[in-house]
Amino acid sequence: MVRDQRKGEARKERILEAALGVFSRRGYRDAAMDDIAGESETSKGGVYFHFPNKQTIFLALLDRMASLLMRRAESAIEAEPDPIKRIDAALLMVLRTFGDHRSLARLFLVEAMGAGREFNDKMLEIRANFAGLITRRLDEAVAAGAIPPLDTHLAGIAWFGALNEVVTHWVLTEDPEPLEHHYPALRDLLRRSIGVSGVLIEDQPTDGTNNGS
Amino acid sequence: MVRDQRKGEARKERILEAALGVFSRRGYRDAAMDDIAGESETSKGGVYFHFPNKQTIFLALLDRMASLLMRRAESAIEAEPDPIKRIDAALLMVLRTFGDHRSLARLFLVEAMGAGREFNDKMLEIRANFAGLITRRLDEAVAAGAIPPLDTHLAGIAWFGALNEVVTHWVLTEDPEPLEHHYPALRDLLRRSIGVSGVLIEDQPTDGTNNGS
DNA sequence: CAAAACCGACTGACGCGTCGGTTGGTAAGA
DNA sequence: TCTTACCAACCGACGCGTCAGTCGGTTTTG
Repeated sequence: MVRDQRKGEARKERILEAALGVFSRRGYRDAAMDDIAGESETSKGGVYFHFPNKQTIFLALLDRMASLLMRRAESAIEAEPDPIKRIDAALLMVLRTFGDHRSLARLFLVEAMGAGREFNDKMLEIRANFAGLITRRLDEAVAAGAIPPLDTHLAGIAWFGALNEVVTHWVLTEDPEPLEHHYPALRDLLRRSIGVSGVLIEDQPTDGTNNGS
Repeated sequence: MVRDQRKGEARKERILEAALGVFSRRGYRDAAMDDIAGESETSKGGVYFHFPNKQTIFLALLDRMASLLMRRAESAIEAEPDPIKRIDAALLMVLRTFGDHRSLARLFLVEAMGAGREFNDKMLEIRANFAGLITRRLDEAVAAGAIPPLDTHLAGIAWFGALNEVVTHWVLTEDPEPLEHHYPALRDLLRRSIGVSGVLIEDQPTDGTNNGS
């Protein structure tokens, strides 16, 4: 019983993993169900036993990835008390997550666009969630008096776009340079955009060690 | 003779216009050559007389749109002497151009992504061009001492992304609010991000009114 | 053994690109 | 002037490959 669930779930999981690979390699349209079946070491029938259609698989992947990212970002945020550092931490977290999962990033940022009208709603929802996450933190920072008031809604969208583009750029080139390397410059740029004075040198205490310099 | 050329070109033009409409409405993959033929009031054969295949039509549209945008932005830039205002002018120009051509924007920002691996090179080139345009102006401003030094390359990418996202957001919603309305907030955000002190109150001369604040 | 899970050959729809044929116009011959 | 030859531009039915999704049959499991 539990065993059954387990096995069923494991197979379903294999299919999802295979689908992630195929989708991010071939793109949504060019990914054939036969490819997914082959890569997950099942069969077309097996895939269709677990999922009603191709679209559902893609949507499931999007959902899962979005919530993974959101969760990670949120937990990075909660670990920091200072509103500005919270934002920095979330930024770094996202860069790291994408940096470790190029195919995930590709699926999410490249293939999901233009995959078809049917996905626009979901994409819109995901974008809204992320932009909203940023907007909320900015509002928080404004409320705390850490930054001057501004159009946080637009800023959320613009920030999301900026981050998006940096990652996309990294995905579309065979750029061997790790994504994380862009963190300091991007952080500074974003900080300035909301009126954080200068680059704030006072954040050594984060780790116990007393670094020089 | 000349007449013939004219007619041939006119037809080709009709096909391109129709293709723009169909692609932006249906997306690249779902756009059928029959649709384009129908909408341009020709026939499939007629279309294939002027273009070797579907891909070429799409690429031609992308190219044309990219150079239109670039030209407009550049000319807006040349009309302004001050390096900061140049950037503002280009931003406004781009917002206006997209604002007047939703389907163009859709084609450019939504459908062109994920249209297929074959288009990645072209998209990368276009992105690089735009980001490069921004980077160049930023370098200019840095050289002129109008802003402090910064990673202009990353800034170019991030700015492009921010702009991109704001427009995309506008494209994907049935948001009736004109795109141009976002100009002031976006301008201020971008200005601050590169360390332009405050919001620079000294540009009222544009319109006679003396804003309060 | 019954049900759940799985298999893979098959079907049906769809759309790109092709190709034989048509047309409207121009120019060469008579 | 009329007729014949020619040609670029145009037409649209169809060939053909490609998949998403189906279904009857088989294996696994409890």
